[in-house]
Amino acid sequence: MGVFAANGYRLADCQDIADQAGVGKGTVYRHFSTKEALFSASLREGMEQLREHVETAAARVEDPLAKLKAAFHAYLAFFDETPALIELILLERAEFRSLRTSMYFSYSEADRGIWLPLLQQLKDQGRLRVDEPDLALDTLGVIAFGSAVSDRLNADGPSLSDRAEQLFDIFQSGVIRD
Amino acid sequence: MGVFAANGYRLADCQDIADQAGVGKGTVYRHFSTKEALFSASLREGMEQLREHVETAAARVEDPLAKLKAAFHAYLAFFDETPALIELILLERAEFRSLRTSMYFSYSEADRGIWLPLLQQLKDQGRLRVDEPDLALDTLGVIAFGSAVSDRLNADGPSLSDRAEQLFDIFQSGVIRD
Amino acid sequence: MGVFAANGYRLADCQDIADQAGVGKGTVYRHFSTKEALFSASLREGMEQLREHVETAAARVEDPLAKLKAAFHAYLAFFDETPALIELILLERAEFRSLRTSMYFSYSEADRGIWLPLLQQLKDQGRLRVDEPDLALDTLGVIAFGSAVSDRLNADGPSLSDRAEQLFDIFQSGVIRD
Amino acid sequence: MGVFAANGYRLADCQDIADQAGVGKGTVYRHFSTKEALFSASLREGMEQLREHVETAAARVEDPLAKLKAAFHAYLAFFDETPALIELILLERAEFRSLRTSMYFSYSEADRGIWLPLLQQLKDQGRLRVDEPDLALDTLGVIAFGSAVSDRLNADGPSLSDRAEQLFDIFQSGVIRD
DNA sequence: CATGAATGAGTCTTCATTCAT
DNA sequence: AATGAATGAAGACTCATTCAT
Repeated sequence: MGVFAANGYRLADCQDIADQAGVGKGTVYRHFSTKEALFSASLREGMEQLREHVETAAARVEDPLAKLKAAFHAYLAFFDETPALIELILLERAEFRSLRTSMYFSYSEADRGIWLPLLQQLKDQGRLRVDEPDLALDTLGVIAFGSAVSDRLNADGPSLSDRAEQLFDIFQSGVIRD
Repeated sequence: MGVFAANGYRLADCQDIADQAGVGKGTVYRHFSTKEALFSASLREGMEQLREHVETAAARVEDPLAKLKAAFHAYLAFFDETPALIELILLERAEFRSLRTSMYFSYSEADRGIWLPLLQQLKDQGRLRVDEPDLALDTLGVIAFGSAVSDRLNADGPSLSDRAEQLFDIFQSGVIRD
Repeated sequence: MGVFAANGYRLADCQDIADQAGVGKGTVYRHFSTKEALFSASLREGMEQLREHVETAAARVEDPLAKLKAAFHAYLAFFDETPALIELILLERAEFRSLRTSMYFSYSEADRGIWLPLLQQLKDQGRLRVDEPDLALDTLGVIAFGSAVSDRLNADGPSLSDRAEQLFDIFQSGVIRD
Repeated sequence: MGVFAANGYRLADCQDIADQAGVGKGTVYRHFSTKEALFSASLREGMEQLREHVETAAARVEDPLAKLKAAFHAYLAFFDETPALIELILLERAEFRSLRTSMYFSYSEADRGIWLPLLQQLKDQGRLRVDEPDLALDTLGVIAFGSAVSDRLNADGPSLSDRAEQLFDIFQSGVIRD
């Protein structure tokens, strides 16, 4: 029952969801009181997997910049394999407009505590060109998230992983010489 | 009838749309055979406005880098004033999943012919640090689009225009010293 | 659309109701926001008809006792022809248990103002054997209502109208000699 | 499992019924093949209790009129304490419309054999003012049943027992002098 | 041409009943 | 025997679309 994030999900009939899960419709409602609740659970599970995937990858290296890079690569690789999560994130906005803040951004905000210190370290080491670590982190986040969304909207593009190297390079050094 | 992109729109009741436009429901169907057709028209109109807004801004400056920067600023400023367009772009994906490619990316692709030459110029002038102008352009696009989407998902953030300067600075020079 | 009380109604499918009325399901919902609202409207309409039927009959005679008797006869005759109303009254209790007070009794209460004065008159004329006109009225009400309900629960009984004469006779003079 | 008539019952969830009885849902179905069967059993049990209560009370006195009066009082007192039974009687009509005849009237019919002889006795003793003992009995039944139902539909009324005396008085002697 | 009342396919959700443990 | 998780038929309600006026 925990594999909903795996399939496309979309604006699916509850019947379809049940069929997909190989259970009766009533059984779905035994676990989730509402279609929305089930959706939220799927989205949350996806976010948890993403978080774990990224943090695991980052844990393997020491240097702050290398850590960020590893996290960035892992993030894009995750969405290569689980494009459904991006769909869920977009669906949440489309269907539950009323929600104050998207779950994706709740998670992003919560994870600042992990990544911001890395940029602070870089700053302390005099390696940061820009003044505000906050902004640098946001920009990396925007590049990562924007890439993942773009990838979904544009079926023909190259895989996210293939572009990760070059995206991070531009994040690191910019496009203009000097 | 041409102002649909102006309001929040979302997945509105056809009745609401008609009321909003101050006409009868039947009249809407005289102009658009389908709710989807009406939606597409709204989205297309929004994209045209965005394109014009950005190109007008870029036309005012000469230097290729300055042109890109002006375009970037104009793009974000546009979405500050017309957040509905981002919603439409996301809704298209959410509701019309079956569509091969999103209208946003059709426009992006079509506009490459305008922006890519600028990067090529920069490269020819030896000002480009990265080898592939294509990739540089894509990255700028991802930063711009990612920012606009993020801004929608995260109600509390600063305005897009306020961040445009710093985002472009990082795009230009990166976050790391040397 | 005003004839719902005419048919059996029961715990009908909304589809059945629509079919019965010869309209589409959506049309029903155009007039009544809820199945419950439609039910209430039917019940209310039935009560209004009952009231009018009874008051019209009573208006034709002058003597207070004759008036009461005419009303009693009219009441039972009405339910002979519109047994559906009793069903609605019972259904209201069965289905909308939570409701504070049944519509039937709201109407009864409201109509006290019409009938009680008749009993008071009888009392003033020294024709009333019992002390409390209130109680006499309630008893007549209970006989009338009880007969109508019993008639519904017991399909084989004689028609209400056929028994009206004798019921009122007992109400008037009791069963015991002296 | 025999106490269903005791609680409010209404159209309860089978889950609720099982919980209320302190057993598993499956166990309920071991005893009653159907929710309807269980409902019928509850109703029947209630009717048996009512019958016993009334007959016990009547057995204590000898005179036919006193016997009827005792039975009448007992009947109303029973419903003061067990209003749930009236609900069940009404629910049977509301929910199982198809049933030929209500259980309440099957019992009433069966009990005629007990009460009718009393009225016949009164008639034989020359104490009955009306000609048909049958009708007199029916009228008493209607007053009793009508009172009990009215009491349910009209939460604010006085208790049934409090009115029993006066109701029987009117049944006995009528409201009009001479 | 413009309208909006009518339509009915499509969906979420409930709950009596079953049956593997 | 007892349980309660699983089932899926049934039903209230929505809303894009049509068409008579």
